[in-house]
Amino acid sequence: MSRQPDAPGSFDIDADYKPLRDRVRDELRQRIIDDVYPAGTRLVETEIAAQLGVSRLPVREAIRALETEGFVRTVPRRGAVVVELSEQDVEELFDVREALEVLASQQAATRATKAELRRVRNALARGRKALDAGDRVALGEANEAFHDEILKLSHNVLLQTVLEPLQGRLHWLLRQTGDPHDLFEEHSAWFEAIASGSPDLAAEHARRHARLNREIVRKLLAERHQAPSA
Amino acid sequence: MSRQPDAPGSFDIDADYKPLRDRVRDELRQRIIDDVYPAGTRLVETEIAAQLGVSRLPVREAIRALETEGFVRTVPRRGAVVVELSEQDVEELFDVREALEVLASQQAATRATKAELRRVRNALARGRKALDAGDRVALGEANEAFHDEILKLSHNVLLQTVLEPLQGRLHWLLRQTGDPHDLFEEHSAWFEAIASGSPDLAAEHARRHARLNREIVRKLLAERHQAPSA
DNA sequence: TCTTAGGATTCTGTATACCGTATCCCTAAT
DNA sequence: ATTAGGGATACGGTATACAGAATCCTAAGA
Repeated sequence: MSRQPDAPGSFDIDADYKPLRDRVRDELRQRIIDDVYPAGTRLVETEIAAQLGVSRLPVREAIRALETEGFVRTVPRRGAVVVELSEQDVEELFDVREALEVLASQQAATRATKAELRRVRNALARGRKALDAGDRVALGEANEAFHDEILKLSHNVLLQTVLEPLQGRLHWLLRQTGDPHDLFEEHSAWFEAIASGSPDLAAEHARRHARLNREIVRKLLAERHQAPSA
Repeated sequence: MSRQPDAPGSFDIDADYKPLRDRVRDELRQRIIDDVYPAGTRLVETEIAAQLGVSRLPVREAIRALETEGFVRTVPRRGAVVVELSEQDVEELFDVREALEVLASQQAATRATKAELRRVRNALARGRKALDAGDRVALGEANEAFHDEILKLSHNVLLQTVLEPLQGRLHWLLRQTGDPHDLFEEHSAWFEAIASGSPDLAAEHARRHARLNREIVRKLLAERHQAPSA
């Protein structure tokens, strides 16, 4: 009698239950990524609580979570502010990303199953289609999804939990810097290296891809600095 | 009258202020590491709150923090439980640790200043002294401190924030597995590699050290499994 | 006019009380 | 012995209150 007591086959007692704090966190994260809350925005607990129709508590917990994810910085007694990624932050992000994606690739090369590889191939194809269709939003999402898939192939849970927040910030950054790039060839080659089963080859491609990506972002940031007029 | 209103030179408005949630988190983390709360222990909010003389709120936030640090796992609506590190958890911990410490070493080799190197040398000496004195607790702490110092040498803030919680769990694990090992020669060689300024050499030593450490822990865990009688 | 000292305001940090509901545990009936 | 109740417990969340820090505004003074 929790819900739908008459639904015959519904034995989903509450499988998709998600604490309010998590839903609030997801919502706030999305707003940051979508630039609804640009860098520098103060996140005032009472405001957000009122706006989302919840109490302060879930909002506080959500903000704490976003803090550990690196999206906001909180000064004790002053509250949370959406961070501005400095040049150094970006470099560090790429440093760590590279190191961890290399590891993920190596492990993926030896651990991925045929079925998983097939799934990633599909994700690649989606990106290809988005590119052909000129759908930039879908392309960006496909690129992000590809990285997530690679991560899963590693079968390393810790790696995923550590890297995911970093990816989140990277994607955030990439969206700020403009058009998603055509990474199809790049991703494709990288993927094949993993599929080949050679950890060394996979590592090499991961590293190359990470560095290429870094160069792209560096260039975009440099342009943005020269022309700060939006 | 915040504190010592009569102290003449005390213009430290409140520099060392720490929110209650952080102090509760530190306390709980310490209890977990010290095995006051062994794996499997339920952390009941009201109990801890009453015991520490605070309200449930800071306790909740502390538990959330420990969750992201990987010390406890919370099942929605059932509360937090101190985790038991599985064999796979341990392997993953070492995987990620190795990748990140290699990066830290490389960056440390090119970025560490003379003064910093001197400080680390002192930390090493402390470990040496603890070893000679047979002070196992101090030896363990010195080993932990050494890793922290290397991390700082990298001048990579993100690397530190990502790796620190992992180190925490690792140290927790090491304390569970028994005597701290004599890593003086190991650490010393590793340090000199960094001090030499060669990223490649530093990376090589970091990798070697990580793998050696992993082997030690593997062996200890294997022994523990064969003789589960404490 | 610029500076500065108050003073009002805002917001965080924390406490307290309370409700609904999921879970767990114990007991009693079959 | 198994199973169905039926509390007891504890989490998730709401509402409210309040002290103190931070900030902002304003008005008096140099």
